[in-house]
Amino acid sequence: MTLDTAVHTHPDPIAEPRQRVLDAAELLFMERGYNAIALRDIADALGMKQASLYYHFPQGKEELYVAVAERAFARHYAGMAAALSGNATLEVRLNRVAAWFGSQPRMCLMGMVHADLPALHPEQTRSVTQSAFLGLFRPLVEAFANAQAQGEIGTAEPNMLAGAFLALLDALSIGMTMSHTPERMTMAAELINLFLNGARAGAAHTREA
Amino acid sequence: MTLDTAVHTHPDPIAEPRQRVLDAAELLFMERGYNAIALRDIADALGMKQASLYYHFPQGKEELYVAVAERAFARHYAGMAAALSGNATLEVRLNRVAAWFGSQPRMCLMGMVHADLPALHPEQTRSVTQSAFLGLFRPLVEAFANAQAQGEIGTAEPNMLAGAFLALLDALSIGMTMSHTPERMTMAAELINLFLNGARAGAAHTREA
DNA sequence: TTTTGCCTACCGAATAGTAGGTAGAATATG
DNA sequence: CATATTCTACCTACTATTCGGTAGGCAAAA
Repeated sequence: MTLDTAVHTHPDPIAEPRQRVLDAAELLFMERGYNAIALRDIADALGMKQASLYYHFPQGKEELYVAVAERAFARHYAGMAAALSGNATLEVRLNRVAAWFGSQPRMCLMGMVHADLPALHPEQTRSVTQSAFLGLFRPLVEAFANAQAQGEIGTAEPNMLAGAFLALLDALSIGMTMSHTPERMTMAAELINLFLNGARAGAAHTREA
Repeated sequence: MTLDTAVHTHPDPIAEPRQRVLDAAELLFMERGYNAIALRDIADALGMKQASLYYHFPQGKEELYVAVAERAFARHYAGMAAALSGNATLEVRLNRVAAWFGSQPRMCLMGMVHADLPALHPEQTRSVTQSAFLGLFRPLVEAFANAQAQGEIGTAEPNMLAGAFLALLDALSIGMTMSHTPERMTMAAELINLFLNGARAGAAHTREA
């Protein structure tokens, strides 16, 4: 049962080593942040020497980090588009987004923006910020704007809705690592329920506007 | 109008130097994270030499960071209690919490938990985590539990509500540094409105549960 | 005369980054 | 087919810098 039914563009049986480096670097960078990870940590995780990383990323640590971030956001660009597409209700599509996030390496977007991006050179900061905007923020903004146009949600600023939702996804990721009691998608569904219906939903005296 | 109505514990006309060190360290640590700040940066901000910091904090960087975090959370313990006290509606009290946060040095709780705490020794991690729990998390949990008991909000898990609200405060803080368009308290009020009433509030087809 | 609050001067470890070598696979050449 | 060459993907060994941390001195205040 040969599994080389793949296309002629070689499916990388050994996986392109550059991607292997990116994989290891992504795990570490996203887990502890840019400043907490030494190139040696990444090299160790790969079973190679720190200097060898400069073969794949001659510009060094910052280039590697930017490549990691940009690849991750490119993945999210596709994953978010898939999750948010279709005719399903916004609630269903937001749950798909949460599921997509759960399938990806943990990323703390707030921490990244707050601590990692300022450590890069300004142009790299702008580049990564732009990729994050395209991959994560804008898809949500457009989904919310569409949901508003179809009367599915109220008239709140879509940018704010997207930022709030991404913050809740961060909280979900952190909450899962700290208190490991609840199932992840259960927690996600409750957060999305909170996001859509608010904390007042089901309150005794309904002060609904 | 002398404002030294303060207690007999001297109001520190020159400010105890230890507090000055903590002030400078807090600004830097909270702005860029534990790993991004060198003791030299803090010393420079104070106009002193790096080695001199060891006079005030003989155990070094980690002790300084823990002292900074614990003092900040102690302040929040008082500030949150004040903001959440009284008979006002939950909405008013949550807005007071947001105002209180705005009056304090910017802190990215998500980034702190995600990147800074794991860099400390386990016991220090536990100690700071406990202070954060007492100063930020528990007051919110209790406020939400009370609001539930009085039928002001629905029956969602108070822990989740507190985590979600703290995440939204983080998002507010980060959103203000990135897009400086809106007024802070305006933004805060809209986020709290979202938190309480949900994105569906005011939607055309009300699918309220 | 002791304490406070800083200083200078140093140390070892770790860091990002550089220079140059090399085994083996792939590719071109006779 | 055999041989020469290039390319890939690392390696060892090194440098300069920065880091957290230590030791001891010193001036002014208490």
